[in-house]
Amino acid sequence: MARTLKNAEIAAAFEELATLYELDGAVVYRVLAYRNAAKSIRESGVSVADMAAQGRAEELAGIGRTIAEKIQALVETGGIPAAEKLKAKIPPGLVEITRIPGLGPKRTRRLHKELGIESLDELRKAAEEGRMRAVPGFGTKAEENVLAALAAGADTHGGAGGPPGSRTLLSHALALGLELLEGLREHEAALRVELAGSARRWEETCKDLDIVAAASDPRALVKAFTRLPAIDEVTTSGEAGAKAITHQGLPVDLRIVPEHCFGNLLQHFTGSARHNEALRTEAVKRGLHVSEYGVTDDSTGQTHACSSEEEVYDLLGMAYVPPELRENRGELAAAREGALPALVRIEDVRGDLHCHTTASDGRQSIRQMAEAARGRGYEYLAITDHSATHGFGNHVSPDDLRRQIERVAEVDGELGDLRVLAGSEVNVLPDGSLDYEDELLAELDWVVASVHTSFGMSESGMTERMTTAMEHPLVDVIGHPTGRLIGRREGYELDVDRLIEVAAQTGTFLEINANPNRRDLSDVYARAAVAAGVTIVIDSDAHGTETLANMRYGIATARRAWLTPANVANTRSWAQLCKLRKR
DNA sequence: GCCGTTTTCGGCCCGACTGTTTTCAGTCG
Repeated sequence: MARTLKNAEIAAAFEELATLYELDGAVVYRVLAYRNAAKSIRESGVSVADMAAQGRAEELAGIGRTIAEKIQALVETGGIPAAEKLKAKIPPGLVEITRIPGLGPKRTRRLHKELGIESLDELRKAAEEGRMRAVPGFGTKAEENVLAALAAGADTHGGAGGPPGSRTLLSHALALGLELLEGLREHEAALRVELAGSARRWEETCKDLDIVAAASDPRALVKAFTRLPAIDEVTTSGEAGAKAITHQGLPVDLRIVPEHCFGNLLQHFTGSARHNEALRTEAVKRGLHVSEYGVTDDSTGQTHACSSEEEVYDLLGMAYVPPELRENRGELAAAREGALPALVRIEDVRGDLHCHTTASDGRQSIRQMAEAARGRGYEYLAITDHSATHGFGNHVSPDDLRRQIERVAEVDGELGDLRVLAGSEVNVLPDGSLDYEDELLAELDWVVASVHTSFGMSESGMTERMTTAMEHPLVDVIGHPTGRLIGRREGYELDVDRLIEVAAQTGTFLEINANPNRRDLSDVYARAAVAAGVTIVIDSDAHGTETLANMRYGIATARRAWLTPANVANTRSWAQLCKLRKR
């Protein structure tokens, strides 16, 4: 075996298998079981391939004997026999056809059976020639929709909306969402307006924006919504809300309900779908039915409408679940048992330990960064410019760094109540050694070690490189440990389980880099790291005073990872934090 | 295919919308 399969790769194989079964006409619950398993695999904080090798895959939720065997086959042979058999039987074009809105597996199968359609091209021809309407369940409208979808699909390559299925980075979506909220809240008919969906759960990316509202005059609010400057095109609009697309191509869904059930609507549209599904399944067992309009009690037939989300969870016998936890990762059981963690908050952060100045590729001086940090109420700020090799802006030579240490001390003396720390973001060289001599590193208050070069190393090489860096006594924290850029670049080949294990052994902190493009470690890995006994540092990695505020994305990732203030080093005073580190 | 302090068999969330089939299946979120 050349390389251990990553969780994402195993998950993708089971997603594909689910779709193949679906097109083969399997019962929906079987398909659902494969999709659930894929999600469980993707979100596992430890290597599923390793678990399978140890015969422990069935410990994961949604994975029983059959799927565990298939995982084992995939890991050992590189393929799943059942999938190979189905692929031989089902034309690959059918999978693409199911991506057309309105054409699910059932209708795709019917087109295949009745007209022999096996590809998007054949589908287009059948629609153009008016042959689809001969199939029961299809009419002229279906033909129009197919042609419109195919035309739109051809247009979107590199277009405003991006290819179908593309997702927008949370920071962009949130900026837009807050602008829309502000516009709606200004309107006199607005009673309550909130952001819901994946943006409210602080996911890394969003497919669309969901806004929920209560209004004294719903029609007036809908009208105001469709006229907001950010809105380009209105798809549908009525008294219950509207669907629109912004100028950047991001779809927005506004839903309006009476104020007395606003809590039900907010809970419903905050999702996630999996959280709601599990919540409702559990409620049904207790004779309760949950929808966006209320909670219905079987025994009395009465529906309780809830003006707040707290009431919804209370009616179900649960503690309030913060939106960041609503992913069906164990939060329902914890809420029932009153065992939800007291999640870390932005107010808990007492210092930022990773930022840049004009000495390397930052935009502001030490003093400007320090004053901005003081303005945020921090007790300390570490200045961590890039090190000497492989330039990011100016190289910081060893002599430059000595002068930088002196300047930091000057600013520290002038700023009284803010402790300014001399640090560096030191490159980890391919052999795992660091970019400055130990003697110089020892003069620093704080050392972040990061990989910025030779991304293409093998998994074993990269893991060894990281391990060597963590074994260095002066390395406090590993910066952006996996190196991924959300939606743009996968992380490097790296055994993250091993990274976490060595971090725990050596007492090295692992960073949640709060840059919204990174959020690295991810929520899944950060949760696994803390479970293994690692302490996390949340850093902004700011390159200017304004991006110190990116801290909130790191906090969001930490909350999605179930982290409490105790799990995060920089919720402590500098003196307390120093007691935690290995040096 | 998974799962179980109401089940090892018989369940598996809820509602809106669409187009088309005069009563609803399929799709979507």
